[in-house]
Amino acid sequence: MIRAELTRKLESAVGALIESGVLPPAIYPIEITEPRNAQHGDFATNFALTASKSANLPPPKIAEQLSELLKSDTCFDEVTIAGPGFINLKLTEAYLAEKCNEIVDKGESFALTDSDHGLKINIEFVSVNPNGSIHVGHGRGAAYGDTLARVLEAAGNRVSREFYVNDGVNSEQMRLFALSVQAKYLELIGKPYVFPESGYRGEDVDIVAQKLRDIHGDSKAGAGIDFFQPASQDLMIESQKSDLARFGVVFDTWFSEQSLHDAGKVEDALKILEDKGVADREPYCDEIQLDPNTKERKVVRVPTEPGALWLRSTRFGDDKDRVIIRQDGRPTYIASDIAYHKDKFERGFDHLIDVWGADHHGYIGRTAAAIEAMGFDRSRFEALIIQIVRFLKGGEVQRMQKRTGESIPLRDLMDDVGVDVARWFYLMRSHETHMDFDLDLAKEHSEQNPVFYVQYAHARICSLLAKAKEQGFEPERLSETKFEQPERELIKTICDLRFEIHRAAESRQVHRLTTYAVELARQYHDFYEKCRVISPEEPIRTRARLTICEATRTALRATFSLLGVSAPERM
RNA sequence: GCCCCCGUAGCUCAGCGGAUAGAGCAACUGCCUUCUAAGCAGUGGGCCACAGGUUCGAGUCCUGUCGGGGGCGCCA
Repeated sequence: MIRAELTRKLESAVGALIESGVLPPAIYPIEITEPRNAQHGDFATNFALTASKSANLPPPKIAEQLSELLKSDTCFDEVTIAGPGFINLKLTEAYLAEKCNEIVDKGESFALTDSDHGLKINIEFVSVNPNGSIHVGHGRGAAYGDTLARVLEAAGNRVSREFYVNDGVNSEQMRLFALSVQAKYLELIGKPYVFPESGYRGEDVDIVAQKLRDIHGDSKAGAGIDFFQPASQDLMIESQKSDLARFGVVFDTWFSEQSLHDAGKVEDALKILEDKGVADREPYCDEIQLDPNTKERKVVRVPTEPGALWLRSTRFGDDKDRVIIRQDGRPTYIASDIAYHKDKFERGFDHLIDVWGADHHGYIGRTAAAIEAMGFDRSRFEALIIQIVRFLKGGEVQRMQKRTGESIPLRDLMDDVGVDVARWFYLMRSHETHMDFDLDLAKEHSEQNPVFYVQYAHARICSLLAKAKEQGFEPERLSETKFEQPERELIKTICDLRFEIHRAAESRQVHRLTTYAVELARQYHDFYEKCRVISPEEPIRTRARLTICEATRTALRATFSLLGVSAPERM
């Protein structure tokens, strides 16, 4: 909120300089930065340096003119020129006090932006096949997608969270899973069974089979795949839903892949592609190859077996053409994906975000190509890749293989370290970097997790405000106050939340908010040590500092709710 | 071979093209008769992988090299 106001003030000052002929008319980028050294002031701008070239004036000259204008603004205590042409800005106490009051008045919503002008965004994430539990490898995408959705909402967009269920009846994986469940079920009721070759091992199959027996007794002894496939799928989806809900992730839509086939939407989409001439059954595949000598990219035509329907995605920037319908007539996953994205656009979303695991990065090109081939603007589609998390147990990398049952369920992690620690851990690092998660260390040191550091600041404030109330002190509006440095820094950081949310939303880097939260907590702890809050002999100061505490608590709560972690009042 | 990600303190990692590169953990030294010590203050620890380039200015952008991780099916 402060930064936005400062930007406006600078813009109008620059406008005035252009008006008076000091600066030639041009588009000048305005940037507000924070000096590393607090002695330089509260904020700074490098405007004189960046504008120097296009204005054809030396930076100090511009800085001088601009600072003269800014000095007339009552919100600045000091405007100084430093170094090669930075303008350092120091805010008045009254201005900071007013900002702090605003936050206490508005409550947690102070950081939110109205959604009137935002986009309607669909964000699809997790989308784990219904043949196993959500495991710790999926946790990152779940935490990331959910928090990104919250952050985008806070930044003023309308966001719909979607889980795409790969429930196609032709899915080989689902068929094998169902056969495994069937075998396990027959074993449980003491009937002869054959466990499918390379079938699914692991507790998911056991649990599902057990549940089916609990529900149906042995009445399904003679049932076939037609029963076991949908039945085990439904149970698995319910289990995924409840694990995710416990993790704080609730979807608006669970979208069934099969529903696209049933409604004929896959056929429709393919017909459109054929009509547009971007899909055909000619027996060739175009590929882009790199000439080893000239380093030039060229299209190479490779003959193929006839019969398949090809998407000519190479024309839209993909590496090679892709099969949509196999020789045997069965559609590939690309077919339903095309229909699915078309359906999302037709549901009225301005922007589509797909959150995918790193193993899917190769699909960005073909999906974007397919979307463009369908006639949609590819810039409205965005695939975000979450890098791999490696889990270490006893110093060894844990494999996450559903079929062998080697994976660690997310619910086990929640049992071991709790939802707050788990979510925080996933969210504290950029989604595009690799992470190693040592499970032994996480259990041992879970009380040293940064999330506790931040939550502790919140609990401290709650306790302090309660104690003050007992003694008859409540926060009230700040008026003329002399701030000490820790108070100043704290208020500025609180006011930064709105800005941080927008930056996180625009860059999709939601981990910035965990960094922000740690910084806010650090400053509160610093303030707590240096500025005694409750002192009965100084009632005015006591109330003022309580107001700062209240504003801090507000900012912490707002941040916690974006990250999906709890705000404990006691620790 | 091609594609994606990473390389910053002993470890795990933050770091918006700006001023003296940070945090947590680990190590060491202090601080509870006053608001929660899950805290605070301090010490040690860095050729920001390397080499070029762009820029008034590069840990940050571009190119290349080296090293690490992952991915490249008419599987989903």
